Amino acid sequence: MRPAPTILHLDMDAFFAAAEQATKPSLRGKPVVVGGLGPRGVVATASYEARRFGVHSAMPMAQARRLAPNAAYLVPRFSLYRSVSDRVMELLRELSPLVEPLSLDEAFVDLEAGGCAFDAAGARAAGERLRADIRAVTGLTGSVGLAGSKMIAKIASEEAKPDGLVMIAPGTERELLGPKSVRILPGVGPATGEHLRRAGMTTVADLAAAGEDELVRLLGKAHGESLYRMALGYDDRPVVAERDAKSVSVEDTFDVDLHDRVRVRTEVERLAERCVQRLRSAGRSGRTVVLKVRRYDFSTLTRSETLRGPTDDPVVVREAAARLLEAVDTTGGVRLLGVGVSGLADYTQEDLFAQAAAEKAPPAAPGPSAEAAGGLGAGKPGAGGRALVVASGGGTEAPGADGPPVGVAGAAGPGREPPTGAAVGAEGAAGPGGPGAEGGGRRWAAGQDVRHTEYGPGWVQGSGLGRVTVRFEEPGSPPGRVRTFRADDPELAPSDPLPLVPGRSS
DNA sequence: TCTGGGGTCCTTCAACGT
DNA sequence: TCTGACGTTGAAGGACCC
Repeated sequence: MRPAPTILHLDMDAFFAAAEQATKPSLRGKPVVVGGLGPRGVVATASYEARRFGVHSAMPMAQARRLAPNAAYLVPRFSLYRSVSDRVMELLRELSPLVEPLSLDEAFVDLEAGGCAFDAAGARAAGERLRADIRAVTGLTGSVGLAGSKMIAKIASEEAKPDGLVMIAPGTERELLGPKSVRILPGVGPATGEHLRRAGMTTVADLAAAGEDELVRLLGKAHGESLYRMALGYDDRPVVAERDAKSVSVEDTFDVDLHDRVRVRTEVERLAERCVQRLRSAGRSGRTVVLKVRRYDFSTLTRSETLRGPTDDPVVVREAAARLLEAVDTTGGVRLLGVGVSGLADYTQEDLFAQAAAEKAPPAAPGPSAEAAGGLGAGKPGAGGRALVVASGGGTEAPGADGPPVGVAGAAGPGREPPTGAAVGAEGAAGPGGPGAEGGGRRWAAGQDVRHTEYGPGWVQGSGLGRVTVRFEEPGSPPGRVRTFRADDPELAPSDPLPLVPGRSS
């Protein structure tokens, strides 16, 4: 047993909602719900005021609105949360070089590696200092858990919420965990919880008493063994600073189910393009393309295809996704579509092919093979090969004539698309229904930052019927007043989020 | 009253190579 | 040459997490 707690877990309190309240003074002390506002949206975060009405994350928005009809409902602004998160992570790194972010609002810190946890008092002091710094720099509160392991530190920060600090002395883990529900252990969700309950185990002490063999029999080797160790309070998972992503994916849930097969296909192609954009802006490529389809009855299926080598070519990914779609029955309607790429690498197969081709062959002749220059190996067997990169399964033929690529820029070389510019305003505001497809008048999303040439900075409180209502206030100001404009008022424009604490731009 | 989006890891099964 | 054992890889699905 270690003498002093060496792991710190930080969890920001109701992070998205708190950030919204900090930037919108009129919402402080009021119920705020952040999440998808469409008919199928769910709650991402509810402020503590909203939680009192029973609203919690992952709840359908429609249900939240019934429980808390007077709450403010806002769309998430990830660029704002990311900038706040970056500041918080900086503070954590001042504590120790070993910081493991779990999400925008949560992280583990290995205090031992930072040399600031020689004893319990030192660890507590570091935790309290961190909380004060976070408040000073961001205006937000975070809760801190201190313990000898990640699992216990996380449980401690949960107990510290909101705005507190809890330290668990090493050696006392088992008595702390024993009476608690199995659901507090990481990896025990609804399904495993129910499984265990049917076997007569509801508390952590029940798991410890059952023994390792019984848990392995019930849940399988990996899960059973790890759960048994956790039940004894034993968790030696290290804090890992850098983790490479293993997959990249994008998905959209549609406001109404898609029935038209052609529409389904164009949506899959759009998702493939978006996925590749994300892949490229991360500087990665991938070898396995995955198509995800959620049907009208919420049943979900995935189909995947592994290529001969990693790619970041939109044409290759798009065509693979389209092939996978061919094998899926969509009658009855499609609720969600997703395209992902896994088996990530830092290079692409095309790079190698292009390099080899450049070394030994003159440039492609004009004419039909202009298409090849556009990206595909244009049916020349043996040439390039990246047009037909199917490694197994699928019985796929060379693309040949069926799908001339549309306006494809060469994947290799300098012509890469830059990452999409910093998103302004409310990301995610435009639903899958067709961003940019608005006919007349602009679309404004609730919560979106705007600026008026006369009244200055504000945020969209609501919109509809060709009107948009804006509240003019900013982080340091008192609650502001509301004005309504025509939705296409030329004096009103989307703007970037303002810094949370005045004078501290991030 | 329904159930987002972006991930990770594990399990099972089948195919394949040695 | 046939057969079994075994490891690896890929595909699909499920559970879980924030």
